[in-house]
Amino acid sequence: MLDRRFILENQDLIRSNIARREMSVDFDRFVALEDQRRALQKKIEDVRAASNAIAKNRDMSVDEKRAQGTALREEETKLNAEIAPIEAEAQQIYLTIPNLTYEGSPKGGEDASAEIDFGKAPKPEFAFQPKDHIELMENLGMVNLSAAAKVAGSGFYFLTGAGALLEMALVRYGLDMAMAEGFTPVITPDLARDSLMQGAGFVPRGNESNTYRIEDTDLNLIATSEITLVGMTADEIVDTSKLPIKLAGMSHCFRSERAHGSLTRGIYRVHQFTKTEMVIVCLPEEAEAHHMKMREIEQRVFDGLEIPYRVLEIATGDLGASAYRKFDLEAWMPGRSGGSWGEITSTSNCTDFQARRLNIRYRDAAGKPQFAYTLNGTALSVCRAMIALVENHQQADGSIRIPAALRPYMGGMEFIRPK
RNA sequence: GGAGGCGUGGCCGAGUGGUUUAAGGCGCACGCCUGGAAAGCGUGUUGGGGGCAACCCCUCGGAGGUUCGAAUCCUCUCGCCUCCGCCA
Repeated sequence: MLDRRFILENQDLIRSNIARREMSVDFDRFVALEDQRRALQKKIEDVRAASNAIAKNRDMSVDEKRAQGTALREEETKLNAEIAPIEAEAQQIYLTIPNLTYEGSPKGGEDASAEIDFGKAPKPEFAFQPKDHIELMENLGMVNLSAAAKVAGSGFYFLTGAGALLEMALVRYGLDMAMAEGFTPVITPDLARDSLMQGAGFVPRGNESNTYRIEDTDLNLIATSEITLVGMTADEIVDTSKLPIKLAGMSHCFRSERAHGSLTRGIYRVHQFTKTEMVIVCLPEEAEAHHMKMREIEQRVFDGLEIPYRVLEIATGDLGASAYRKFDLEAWMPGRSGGSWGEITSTSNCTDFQARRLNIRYRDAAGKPQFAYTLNGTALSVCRAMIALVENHQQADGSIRIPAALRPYMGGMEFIRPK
């Protein structure tokens, strides 16, 4: 979230920013509620001051104190009842006010995102009709979707044989890339509290929720380890000498959104997948450089896998509420009819928006606590990487070529072949 | 799962209803001292909100409650520790 005071002092900016992001927020209502809230708050504070003065007064008899104090307390109770609903409604709107937006981000919706770079690998040219990842992987005994449907329903999968090995290889390969840039590997809890889900910017309940909640608890299956990694420093004033904090979290990610349409077939949109996510907590002035660095790491990961991709600078209308600026990598997926781009990574600069919600601070040169900046980026998301890998490196005989950079992680294997 | 204990500022720690305006220490900042430093001495230092300011309000894990008045009493809740039970 943004600073309340900043919002009220920059109403035009906030309004145009909401418009730029193509969002609908009842901002006028928020401003009106805040005016009311602040007026009432002032009254409450005055009443408090009066009753504190009485309680501390040593010259007044207890009977006198009791008489005057009781009256003031009743007034305070009344005012509190008045302010509560105003506060609640204002808070609800407050949580929907999005982060500011990078000036250079293209304006518009999803289609307006700008292609700004491409990977080193060219799109593959096949002398045969390329297959999609489902057919390839099923033929090679790498995946079993029907058995998973029986066990857990649509949206789940078994990775088997070389498929299982490939997941582990990809995880370790991606992790090593992040570690080479100073990220600390982290195994995180796969569950997190409601409060943390909300703080990290994921709605744990309600119609828009894309997360799973554990019944009779305040726990949720995490949608990304970003949630738990930023949660590690929540409510802390981090020793400034410890910044930047650079973590690479490996976890299962759980998302309840339903797949639909041919583009989401197979293991493209699933309810559970494995992902290594980079998270950085840093000083404001360093955030931009870290963001560029994470994008570079993501590109290096996929260049190493010899997978063709494009880099998108995400348009304002397609930014999540927390993101100030965001880049996606989209891999070429030739198994889709005619081939098309599919999202494989995403890296966002959340500025201090997420840190304010989570109360992550550091001390500036003057010793004053300030909100840190947080950033996140996908090191490697297994299912998506796997789709891109098998579809781009498929051979005429249905085998899959393992790119050289991944072979050490696959026990030296050069091809995945049918048994 | 059962029994007991404990959560106080960046850190340690005193504090069982009213000068607590949260003692004391560490750390940190500034000053004195010094050729420079260390030590020593002095001053400042929880965090958040409001106000031009004086100053005011909130903040002792969290949420409620009792009271003229709560770190202190009550209820619920979260976390940590010890012992027992169960368990890969």
